[in-house]
Amino acid sequence: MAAQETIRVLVAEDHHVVRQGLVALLKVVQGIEVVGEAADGVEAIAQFRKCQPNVTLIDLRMPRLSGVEVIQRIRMETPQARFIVLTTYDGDEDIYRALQAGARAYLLKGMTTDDLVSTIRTVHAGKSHIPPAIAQRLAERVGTEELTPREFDVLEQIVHGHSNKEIATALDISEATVKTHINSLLGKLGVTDRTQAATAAIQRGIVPLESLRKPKP
Amino acid sequence: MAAQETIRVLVAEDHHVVRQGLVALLKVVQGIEVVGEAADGVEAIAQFRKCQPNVTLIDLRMPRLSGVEVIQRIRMETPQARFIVLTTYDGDEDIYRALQAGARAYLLKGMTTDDLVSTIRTVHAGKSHIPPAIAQRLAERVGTEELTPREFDVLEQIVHGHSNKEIATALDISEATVKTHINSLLGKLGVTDRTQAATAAIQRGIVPLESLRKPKP
DNA sequence: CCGAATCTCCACCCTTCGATGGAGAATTTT
DNA sequence: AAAATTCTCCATCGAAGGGTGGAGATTCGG
Repeated sequence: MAAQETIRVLVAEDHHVVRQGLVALLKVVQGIEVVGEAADGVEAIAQFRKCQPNVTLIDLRMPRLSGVEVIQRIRMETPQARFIVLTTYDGDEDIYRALQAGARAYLLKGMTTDDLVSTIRTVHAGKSHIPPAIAQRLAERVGTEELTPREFDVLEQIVHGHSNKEIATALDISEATVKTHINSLLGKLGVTDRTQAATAAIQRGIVPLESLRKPKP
Repeated sequence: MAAQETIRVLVAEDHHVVRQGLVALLKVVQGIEVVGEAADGVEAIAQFRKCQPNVTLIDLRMPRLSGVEVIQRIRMETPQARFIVLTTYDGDEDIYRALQAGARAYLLKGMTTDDLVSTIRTVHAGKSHIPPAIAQRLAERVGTEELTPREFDVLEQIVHGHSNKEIATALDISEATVKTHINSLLGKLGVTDRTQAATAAIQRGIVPLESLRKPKP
């Protein structure tokens, strides 16, 4: 494998430092060229159209449009587009949704340069590359039922520390109904009480940690 | 301010990509030179001794030795050392401990290049630089009591979703005692039930999210 | 159009949790 | 060494949470 074509890469990542790091790392690599950068989801789509990269490195959490949405939209017009998802924390939901949306690989930001480069090459070659630890977690997720919209509402309230009575008031339903939803979502999450539900929701990224900031002073 | 001496900077950060990004960003800045890099806490101390930087950029979460410990140790032998703390997520505890330990400034990884450069200059000039949002949170923290070791044990168990009975067994105390500790820590955290305690603990970084991975299959 | 599946809702019982009040041991202050 | 503070421990009681079973409403495929 001596003379092969250069892989065109687009870097979509809102953290300046990380984006610069990726660009700097890839600049010294033979056969890979960063042809575009984007700092949010909307920009990512625009840059994709303009640069026509072979592989797109994309952060899941970005302003304006999430990484998952970007992947979905781009794949509607360019189904063969290849994505490598970047994220700091490996929450279950993010992995699942991104891979569902068509991402071929998943990298944590703590990766090594070798990880990065070999993953780009692998994905460009049309193959997928899922780390064992993540593949396992993904497998565990199979068979896990989805939460209904209402159950999700209740879970969100639980994570925010509300009592059943408060939840009932907030959602304008009876307390008994709240309990039913809770019972149902406890089963689906595979936990036995509301505290476990709350930590599971945070850990899996079902309810974002940022939403916890005290909104009632 | 035309001709001023070059600021010598040490970058201590375990994420390769981020470290590379910082170095790349600073490389093009006049008057700032990266004189060393470190990928964990132990290395950070060694590099500090070797490079004698004016300012050290340091991540709080690092292998082997945490950023806070590194700051404490270095300041024992070099009290005038200046630190800028880096972190992805602005948890209360991290901020508090790092500033207690002697850090002069606090930067989120989503910062701009201007933020980075001006903060380095400010800190090198001997001043502190705390973002308003963080200063406010820090102020709120004043008057907040510390958790006792035992209360911390109980809180950790709560976050892991254990019932009072399970906690009693795990810590080898009576269930009634568990309740006392809970009552006490609820007050100190400013919350009203265990679920709020759990989310607060995670959000403030008192109990790390990583510790939630199922450890008993 | 009708059954099947699913979402949403509710009432009852029992367990667990949180509040309160208080006592002995350990640490620090004076 | 005595006093004061703080940590640790415990029992009882009302309130909140979770388990169970079932009913009306909605959506979907045959």
